Amino acid sequence: MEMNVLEQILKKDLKLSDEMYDRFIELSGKKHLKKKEFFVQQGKVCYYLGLIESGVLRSYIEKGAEEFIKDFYFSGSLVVSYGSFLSGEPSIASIQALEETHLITLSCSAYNQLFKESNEWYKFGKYISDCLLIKKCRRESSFLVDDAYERYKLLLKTYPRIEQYVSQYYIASYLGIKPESLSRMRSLNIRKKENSFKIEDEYEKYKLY
Amino acid sequence: MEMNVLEQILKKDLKLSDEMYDRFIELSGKKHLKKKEFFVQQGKVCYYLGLIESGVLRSYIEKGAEEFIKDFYFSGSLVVSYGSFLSGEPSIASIQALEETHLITLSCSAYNQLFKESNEWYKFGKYISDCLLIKKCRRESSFLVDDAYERYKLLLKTYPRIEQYVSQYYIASYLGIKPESLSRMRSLNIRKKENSFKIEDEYEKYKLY
DNA sequence: GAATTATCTTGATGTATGATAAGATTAACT
DNA sequence: AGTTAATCTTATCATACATCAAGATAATTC
Repeated sequence: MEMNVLEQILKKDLKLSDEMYDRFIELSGKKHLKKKEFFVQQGKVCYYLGLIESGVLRSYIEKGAEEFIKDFYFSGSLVVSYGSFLSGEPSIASIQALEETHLITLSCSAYNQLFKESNEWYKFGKYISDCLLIKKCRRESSFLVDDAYERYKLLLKTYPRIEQYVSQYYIASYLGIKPESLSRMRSLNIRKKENSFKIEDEYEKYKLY
Repeated sequence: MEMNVLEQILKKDLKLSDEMYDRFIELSGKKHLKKKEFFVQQGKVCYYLGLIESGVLRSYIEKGAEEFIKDFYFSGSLVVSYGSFLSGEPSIASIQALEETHLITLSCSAYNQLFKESNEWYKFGKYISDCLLIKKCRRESSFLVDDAYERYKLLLKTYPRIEQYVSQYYIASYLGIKPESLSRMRSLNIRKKENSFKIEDEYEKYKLY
């Protein structure tokens, strides 16, 4: 059975009915972003939840003259500035397409409309939040226990082809270091001791939406 | 109207009925932890969600000989090793009482039972996940854009009296540095430039459950 | 309350990453 | 294709934090 990303989530993962899926389709929209276009800009409200059909995005915080990359988003992932989407407050981050990107979108008013129509939609709300949370928990552990090089290896393991889409400048920023340091690390890495033993990952089975 | 933490969440924040609140009470339990007792241990499954009535806890990851503190939990907070609680897999972290602690607990079987009884309980599930997520997002930003001293100031701002309950050793670990470095930072801090300009915080209004 | 243990401070030195700058490689533009 | 612009590498030096070690202070235990 051929399923798109959305069917996969709503029907297979959440076991929502065909009727609910259809209702979602009615309320949802599509968005197309060209390279460097914004899904949301820092300081503005994030009115949409996005599900990536194709493309790549990054979220980042601008502070002074610097950009700090919070996350990358690939095909099949959820993308949203969640705090802003929920609260209607300005987003603390920008989300920008790094490649031509196609999204299924759900506005926050449509999102809230769903909750009014059936409490079963909270299942979807919880799912969104759970997916985002799992992603953040991984990142927290990584910042806490790993050094920059281990974070780099984890990133490559999570997104094996990321370096095809994302410049080293952005990857360094995501890791919390400067691009020159990443370059240095990579050139020295082959000799590096590989004695880091892996933390059991209770999140392993969660998708990285 | 006098409300306990649980009533506050279920009735006021989530607007669940008195009947649902009563049902929650039926299914929930209480737990008492003495200082240094564990809420959950790394490698074991986290079978309970906790809501702190009084006390202080920490969660941490043990890696090799080192401990890395993920979080602190105070009165009114939710406490759980969420990935393990959801999945039934071993927890990647331990959660330990730092003071005598009293909790309201909900087992994962009770939690799932609630979902079976009414989809409205997913509102609660989403709430839990949202609270945890907001906390993680703050921490992510802090690791990404702030240096250790700024993270320290943020921690003190978030939990003004934390130093009364938590040793510097633990605070340093939470910040991702060594206690000696924290000590040094504190002794030098008064001279420090206070030019860090604040990121607009879209999460400001969320509680830190 | 003395002894023991935990916690905190301070100093000397090492290491990883930052800052700056120059050159090399690759991609984008006209 | 040739020019411009973006990206990556490498080198030197600066800084933040780590490591190791010794003492000082405070908390716990007997």
